Amino acid sequence: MTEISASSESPNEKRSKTRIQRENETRILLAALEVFSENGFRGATLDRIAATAKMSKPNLLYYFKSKEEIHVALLTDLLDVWLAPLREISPHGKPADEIGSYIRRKLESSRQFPRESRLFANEMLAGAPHIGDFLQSELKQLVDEKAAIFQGWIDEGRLAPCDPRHLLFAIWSTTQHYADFSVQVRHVLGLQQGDVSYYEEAASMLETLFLGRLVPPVSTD
Amino acid sequence: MTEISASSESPNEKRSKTRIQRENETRILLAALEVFSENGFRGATLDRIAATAKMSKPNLLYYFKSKEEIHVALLTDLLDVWLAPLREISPHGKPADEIGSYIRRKLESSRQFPRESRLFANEMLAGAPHIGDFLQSELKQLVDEKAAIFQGWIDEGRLAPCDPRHLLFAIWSTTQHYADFSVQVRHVLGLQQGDVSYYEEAASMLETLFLGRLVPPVSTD
DNA sequence: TATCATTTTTACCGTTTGGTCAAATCTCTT
DNA sequence: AAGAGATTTGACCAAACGGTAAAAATGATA
Repeated sequence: MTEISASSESPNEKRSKTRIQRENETRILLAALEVFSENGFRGATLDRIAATAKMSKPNLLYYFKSKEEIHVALLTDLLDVWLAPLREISPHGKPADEIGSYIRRKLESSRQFPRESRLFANEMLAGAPHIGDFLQSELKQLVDEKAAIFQGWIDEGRLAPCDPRHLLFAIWSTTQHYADFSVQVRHVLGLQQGDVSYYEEAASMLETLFLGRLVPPVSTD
Repeated sequence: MTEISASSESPNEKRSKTRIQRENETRILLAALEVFSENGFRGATLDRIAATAKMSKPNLLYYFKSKEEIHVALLTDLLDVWLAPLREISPHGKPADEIGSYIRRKLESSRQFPRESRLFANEMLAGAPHIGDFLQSELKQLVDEKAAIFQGWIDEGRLAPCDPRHLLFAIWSTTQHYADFSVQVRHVLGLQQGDVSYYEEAASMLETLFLGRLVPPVSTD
């Protein structure tokens, strides 16, 4: 299984890209995102991607030389998007502000890029065959770094004692849920296909959960 | 796309099952769970399922007459498991107790049935083509019912004001995350392949999150 | 407008896929 | 031990799969 590393495009390793090249690569990547995010790597087919991109299969393979290369290109783009909100967490802000805005950024990311989120989720479910290295190195390193910030706050009594990394898991899961499980969310809420109005309720809920007190402080209740 | 309804088994619609029939159906379902949960419906192949079940493909198709029938059989079994913990929530307990034990049940379910959880997640990511009806009817109804209990607690001031259905989403996502994204969890925590020791930390985190106060009550901080 | 590189298409290849069929084998009952 | 029913297998099929080769069409440039 090929992992992500330095990637090179198909036509003409060096020379700068044509207008047509840029346009078509974008079209392909967009179509591939649609198909991969719904069916995963194995479940996706070049025929479907080509059809979605309104392009013949050989023509598609003129721009990307294999199914895997398209997938890798998508994941590579994705990983930056995925890390960006996390990088912004600063040790200098107030815990509630930093955590609150991180949650808002992640939730906004789910609303804006639901297919990217599902692409990532599919890769996880399949056992992360293409991005295992990324998880172990880049992501782990960044998580360790940010976890240390949280730990600092805990030591100062500004954050409840908890495992910082699991706090991040909780933020990731709750925010990504609205992209990955949007079908379920909509069905349970009785909403239509394209309706994403629940994102405001979600933001409110997550603020209450992570920053407020969900169950009132100790009482005789 | 075939939705789940009254399902009938392949050999002999009526007559009671042979020992061999029971054994082989179990083997097939177990193998199919393995394969479907990793690759989704479209990504799974009968050949892989047959190989995993150590059985020839035609033999497999003697027990289930199509790929879809196996998938439906798995999902049908799954939905009961999925609903069970939710049904147990009672209006008579204390909010913290009910929510706390629901979280523990869900987390335990993730630990015991990670593949079932991933099977469900795959179905969601694909747009729930097989269980759309279930989500809209059975699940929605049960959620509405339990949400009413939560709302009652909120009205009595025993639970922070929040949308009860989104509270359920938060519980589902955080608990299922440990099954669906276990690869990521392990990589970030630096654990080995089969290591599931993080479940205790997870339980502790989720208790703090849902029942405790994560960020200390209003302060000048 | 002639030229050359880029882009697209047509026709195809070998493999994998979901599934069928009839014959062979096994198991259980008598 | 024989017969009937249940189970298993090997040979096969059409369609879908990822991918290739070469010719045809198009675009940019001089």
